[in-house]
Amino acid sequence: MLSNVEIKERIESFPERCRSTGLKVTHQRVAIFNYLAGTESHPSPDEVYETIRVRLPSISLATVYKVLDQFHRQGFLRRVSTEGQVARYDARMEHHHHLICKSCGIIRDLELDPAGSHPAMPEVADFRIERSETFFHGLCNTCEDSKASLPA
Amino acid sequence: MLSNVEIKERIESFPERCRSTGLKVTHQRVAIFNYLAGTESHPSPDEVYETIRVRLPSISLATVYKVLDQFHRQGFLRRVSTEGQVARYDARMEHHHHLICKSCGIIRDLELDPAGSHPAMPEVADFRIERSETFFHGLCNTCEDSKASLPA
DNA sequence: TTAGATGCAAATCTTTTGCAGTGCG
DNA sequence: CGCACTGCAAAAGATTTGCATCTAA
Repeated sequence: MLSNVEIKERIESFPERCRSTGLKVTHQRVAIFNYLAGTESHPSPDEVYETIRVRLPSISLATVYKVLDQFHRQGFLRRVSTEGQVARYDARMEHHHHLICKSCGIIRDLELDPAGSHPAMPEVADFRIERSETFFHGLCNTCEDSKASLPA
Repeated sequence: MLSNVEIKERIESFPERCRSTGLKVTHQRVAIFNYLAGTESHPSPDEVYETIRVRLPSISLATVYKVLDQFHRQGFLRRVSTEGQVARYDARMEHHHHLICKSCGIIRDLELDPAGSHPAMPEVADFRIERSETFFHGLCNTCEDSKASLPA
């Protein structure tokens, strides 16, 4: 789904994007951004922390929270809304949808043809719609298979 | 949007629904369900608690959490996913969408013509889609108006 | 009568904040 | 060098849990 070229582009343009928004390019920010740019796993702040910590052992969870929040406000990341109580981040900013497995909770990206046009934006009185996001809930194959082999 | 007849039906069938799923019909459960069946405001556990407390002063917040979770697992309520960290509940189980104001956070129900058919369920490899939910983000009229009168 | 439900208090989990010290530009 | 950033520790906010008591059936 994610091409190496796309990932490389995002990572290379990061310092410039920081400068143009007045953010300093710190080791912590680079590490966090690069990790998110290269993954499709929609990690939570804690997962980001545990991953980054391997290479940057002095990083703190508070910094991870602050950086993720800044990136989100700058439009570098999107926050994926879920029913659960932990935030999940996604560095793919292009319009796309999400598949959520009700059993294991994994979140997968979903591309739908005529790019970006699904669903159409409806006209609603008394509300100015700016964007939409659609979640498809169901069962991923892994969970469906393990269910089949573990009869109730 | 919500007709009195619909509300009345939901409230009247509640004891029977409880019995058929093995739940006891307690004052607390009745009060919580009736409140949610009659509102369109998608309240959080704390809002449910503060509202119910007026008539049932001895109820505890922990009970509200437990009851909401049971109702959700029984399919009496849906939990509305939001970016924030508090849960929001909705007793309307029919397929519909939500408008979320990025300024005040209000969640409005949205009905889209050919009932229930928007968006169409796509076919995806390795995933069995069971339902979809779409969130439309933007500005409600109230917030748009107050923005206009408070220039940056 | 009794299994299940409630209320309370304490625990847990997630996120935010204040502040002193650090490092990018 | 200066201001923004980080790390730590403590606080705040949301939710869950354990357990003694109560109550619907």
